[in-house]
Amino acid sequence: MLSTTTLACTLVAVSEASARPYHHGNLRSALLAQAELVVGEHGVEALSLRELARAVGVSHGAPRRHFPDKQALLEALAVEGFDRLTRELEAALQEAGDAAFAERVEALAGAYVRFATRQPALVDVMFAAKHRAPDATLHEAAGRASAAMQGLIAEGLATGELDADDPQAFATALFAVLQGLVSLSNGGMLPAAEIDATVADATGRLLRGSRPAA
Amino acid sequence: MLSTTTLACTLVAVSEASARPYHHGNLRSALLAQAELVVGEHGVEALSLRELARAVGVSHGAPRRHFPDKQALLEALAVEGFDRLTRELEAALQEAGDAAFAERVEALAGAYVRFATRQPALVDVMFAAKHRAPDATLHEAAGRASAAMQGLIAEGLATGELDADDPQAFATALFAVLQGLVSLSNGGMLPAAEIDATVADATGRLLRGSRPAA
DNA sequence: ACCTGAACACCGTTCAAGT
DNA sequence: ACCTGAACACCGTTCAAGT
Repeated sequence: MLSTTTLACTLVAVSEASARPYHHGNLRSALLAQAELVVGEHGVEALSLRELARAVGVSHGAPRRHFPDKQALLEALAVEGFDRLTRELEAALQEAGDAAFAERVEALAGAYVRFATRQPALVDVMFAAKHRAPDATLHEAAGRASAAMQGLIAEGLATGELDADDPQAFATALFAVLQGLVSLSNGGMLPAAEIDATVADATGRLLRGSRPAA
Repeated sequence: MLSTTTLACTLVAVSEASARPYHHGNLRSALLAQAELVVGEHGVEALSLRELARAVGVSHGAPRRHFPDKQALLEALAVEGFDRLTRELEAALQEAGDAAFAERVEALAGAYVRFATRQPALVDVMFAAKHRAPDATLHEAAGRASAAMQGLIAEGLATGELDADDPQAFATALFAVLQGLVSLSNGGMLPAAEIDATVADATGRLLRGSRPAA
């Protein structure tokens, strides 16, 4: 069938979805891509290594070369999630330009909540993975995502729109509301149509309650 | 305090660990008790119907008479969780007596966060179950728990300490911060020692940002 | 009414063996 | 270096059959 195996290999990485690309080729990224698809569509609990291997056209033992076990694959997925989140947060802040501090906070908040409500299962994987494994690359990926928020807090302090008493406390409270609203929305306790308005309202309360007393 | 039915159940639960109570006996509550134990100790993902049956001294097919499938057992567990939460919230409010509104809010907040951080896996089950099944008894149990919070909001409105503009929005924001702080804590992103102070700080910001403008 | 036990179709993980 | 395929010890669910 395949006489020019070497040529096939180089094409593999590009045309993952096509006919018979595997057996070797970039199995690792093919598995990750398929895993993200399954998780996004049916949730983490529906993910099966054997089905993944099948979908990608490889024997069930093959994934082991790239991911020692299921948990390792989930961690790799989590890293990808954090990287994508970081990009979306930074893009949102860039788009907000040099608007007022409150508007920039809301832009960041909206971007986070949009990301998390559109891919709830991925966010589950991201935080569940953080929970159990002290993986270095995962921790760094999460750190890059939170850096966007830390930077914004620094802005608020610089412009005096934030109480300088305990800036970290504001960051924590803000992230907590967002994460909580995501939980409510993904749990069906908050209508999807109301999420944007609710995010704006909640961050508003937090900002009002965090202004310097003077 | 204890109704007669509750008493009966407690007695069954006590003799569970002894010699040969099953084959008939209260298999349903024995399974639930054991499930709660396993979930609390090793998480939901470690729960196996077969192991549960084994632990309780019954064949693996037996649970089926009481719970059509695994999901049904988890829902029953969730109902128990909501009932217990309701009791703890009401107890906390009672203990706070007729203290100032802010203090009563903090008492409720503290009780919720304590419950959720002490039994993270149970809370997972509670909200995951709400997520997928439109089960009536589960929905009612969750409703009873949220009634405590709704009542408190009504108090704040009555005493004029809360902006009457949109009381539901305050309730949502409050519950969201709490749920978010629980996520952070359970995810290892917030040191357990700091949780109480952080809850007080965050609810404080929310209250300050929710007072009538006048 | 309640429980047993075989059966079915799945898992994740391991490991010799192939190329 | 990367992959296969048999093997092992588990699952959840179904269903005839027992008491």
